[in-house]
Amino acid sequence: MSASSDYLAHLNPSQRQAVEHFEGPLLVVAGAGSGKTRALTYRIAHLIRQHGVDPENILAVTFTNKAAKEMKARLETIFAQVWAQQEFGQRFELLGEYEKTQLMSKVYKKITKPLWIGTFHSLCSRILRYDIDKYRDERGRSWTKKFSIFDENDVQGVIKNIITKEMDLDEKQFNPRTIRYKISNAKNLGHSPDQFLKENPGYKGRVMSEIYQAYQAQLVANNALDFDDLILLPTRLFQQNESILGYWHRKFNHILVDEYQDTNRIQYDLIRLLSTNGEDQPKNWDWRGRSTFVVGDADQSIYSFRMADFTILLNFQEDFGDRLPDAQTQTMVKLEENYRSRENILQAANCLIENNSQRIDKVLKPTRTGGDDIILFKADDERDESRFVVDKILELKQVNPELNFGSFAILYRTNAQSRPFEERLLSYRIPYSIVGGFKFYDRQEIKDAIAYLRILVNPADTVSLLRIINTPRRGIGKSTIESFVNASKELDIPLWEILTDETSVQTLAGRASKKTLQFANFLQTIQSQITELPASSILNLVLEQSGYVEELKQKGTEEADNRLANLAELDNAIRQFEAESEDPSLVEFLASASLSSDLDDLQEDAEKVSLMTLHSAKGLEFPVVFLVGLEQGTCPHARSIDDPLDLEEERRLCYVGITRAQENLFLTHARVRYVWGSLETKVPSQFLQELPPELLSDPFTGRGSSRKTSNSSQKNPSIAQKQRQALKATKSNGATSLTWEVGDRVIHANFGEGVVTHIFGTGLKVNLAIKFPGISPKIIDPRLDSLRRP
DNA sequence: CGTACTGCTCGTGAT
DNA sequence: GAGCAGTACG
Repeated sequence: MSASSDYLAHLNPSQRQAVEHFEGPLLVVAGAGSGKTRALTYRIAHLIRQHGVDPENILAVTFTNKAAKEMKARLETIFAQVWAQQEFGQRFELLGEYEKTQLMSKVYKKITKPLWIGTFHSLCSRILRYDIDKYRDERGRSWTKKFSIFDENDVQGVIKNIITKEMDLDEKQFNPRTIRYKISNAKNLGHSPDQFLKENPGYKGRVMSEIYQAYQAQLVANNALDFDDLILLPTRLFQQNESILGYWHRKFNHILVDEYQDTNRIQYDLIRLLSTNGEDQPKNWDWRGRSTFVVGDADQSIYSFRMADFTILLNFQEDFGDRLPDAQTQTMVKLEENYRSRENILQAANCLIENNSQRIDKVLKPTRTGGDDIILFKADDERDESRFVVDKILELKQVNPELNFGSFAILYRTNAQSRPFEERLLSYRIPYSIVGGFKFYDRQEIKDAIAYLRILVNPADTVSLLRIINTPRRGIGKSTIESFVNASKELDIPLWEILTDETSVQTLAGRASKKTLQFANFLQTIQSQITELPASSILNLVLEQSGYVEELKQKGTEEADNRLANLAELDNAIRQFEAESEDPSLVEFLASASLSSDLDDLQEDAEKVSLMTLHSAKGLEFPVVFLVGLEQGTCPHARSIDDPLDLEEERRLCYVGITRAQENLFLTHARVRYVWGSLETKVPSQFLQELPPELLSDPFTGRGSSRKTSNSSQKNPSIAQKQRQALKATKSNGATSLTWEVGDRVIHANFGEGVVTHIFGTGLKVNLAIKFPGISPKIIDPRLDSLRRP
């Protein structure tokens, strides 16, 4: 039996179709828990084994670094097994230690190392390390390969500085946070400052586009990029340089994108350019030996705040596909069988998501029947809620020996909700790990150390230089720094060039000039060694010679000891990076540090209770899930409650939470909760009323607990009830008796006049994709949204 | 020049 | 509750 038919045997027919697809485009609509990661991994293995594709010609985009790491690990397992059979005629486990090591290093060298697997951000930063110097922005400016990646804090700082210092604007009228958000959105749509001005006319728009302009100038001056640029620049570069695009297009014959529903415009443009070589006419596309394979689920689209746009997924058939109806298409596969959750959990999930109007009709089909009731717990307050959850964890673990602490996840809408759970877990001495919130790389001492490293690699990085110029204190004070900064602005050269010029320093600094020159000298000395010494040695040189460690040691406080421990942790991280990475340079370490998230080192086998937001939980699964804080204003979040489309995204978020559970699901809400220090009375989440009451039971009586809520909601009908009423109304006025056709003109109460571009489903269950002028296409259920003919 | 204190504002999600 | 700007004081 060949090993390849062996792995194909583990797939259902749809998964198999996805895995065996070779050339051309394919959309895989993959519901939660339908085995899409398996399909993606096996597809890569199949391309290499069956079609002889060279791993270096495969590009796979994952949503997190963790997913990338896991996919690589799975591929290594597959190939280790296959080659063990081929070369030794045995299962891998039965080989001797030496053979195992030899084989694994061969698998790494031949398979996972040459593969390009990672997030959009990490893959793009890799492309930029090759080609960024060939890029020119709209004003002809350029970057070097040593560019820094500014994190959100750096960016906020720069923008705030521009608003308050450079442009002397009122911070209240021009909120740095809001403007940062608008600039990010503009970049994700591919808009330059000039285009931004066109989109935002009037006084405010003009000022904001000036801020955007100034911000770009700062990035260029610092030889730095923000997160959005990491994707925007390669896309622009490909648009402006045919031969560079040609190179990457020819390199990446097979492109795979996971979580396609959460891609945004620029990411789509990038994938399209790489797939089509910038050729607009589908008839000119040459798919021989090439494929573009995307996997996603519109019902799990939860990143619209990052400009993700799931209509990109809905449009795949139009953009790349054969545009045939579902039954005949060769360019779409649906994975609807769910292998993760018990039947009743799936029923609840299906029932909830049906309340959304913007979706492709898709029902998760259970493969695992039965299961315990879903428990709905009404807590008095957040402390009562945390007590219930933690008690339940202990109880379940005791009753069921198969469960360990790692089997449990507590999921919430916002990071701020974690505290009561942390406190209680701590007091019960239960191990837990918390994802999100305050990251390792956000700590002050880590950011200081990173700033030192960044200035060594990229001397133009003035933001980093300013961070550490007087940290630890070395007598270079505010006014001295100010005169340096003014001079560098005046001459339009990086601050670093002033500091390394003895005459300039002596002229500008007076008393502090000796200290300044010492500082500049010490950095220059280390800088001359960065190509010779390993990154970890550079870090240690910097920490010792800057006096940073010395200062902390002298303080001797508990806090200082903590910081020293964190710096030791950073040293570990660098050493580990050196051991694992194919390019262990300092530049690469800095890039990986910028792009890391703490989800990346969440281990499933760590026997720790997981705490995280619903966003972070995407793609994960747990035997037991607690979905907490299900109250109006918390989940759905207060900022989304008034906008119907935002509310649908909140519902998808809740859906993502429910579908994480394999065996048991607990839903909790509190009667009152402290919000920003004051007590607020909370109303149960409307999503609770959208779940079938017969599936929910009370943790103590075991009986349906939601009867009361659904009765009392008669006067104040839930959204579901309202929609049922709306459905009746449209039926009686005969709107659904109309049959829809592509090209029909319609009038929608909110969006105005539009044209039907697609029809999803048949019979009563029909959704329409409608293009309204000036906005992205909408998927609309004609039974729920009132549509008129013109 | 550096630090400690006060008072003010702000508050979703994250690569 | 935290982070930040402004201010008073050593």
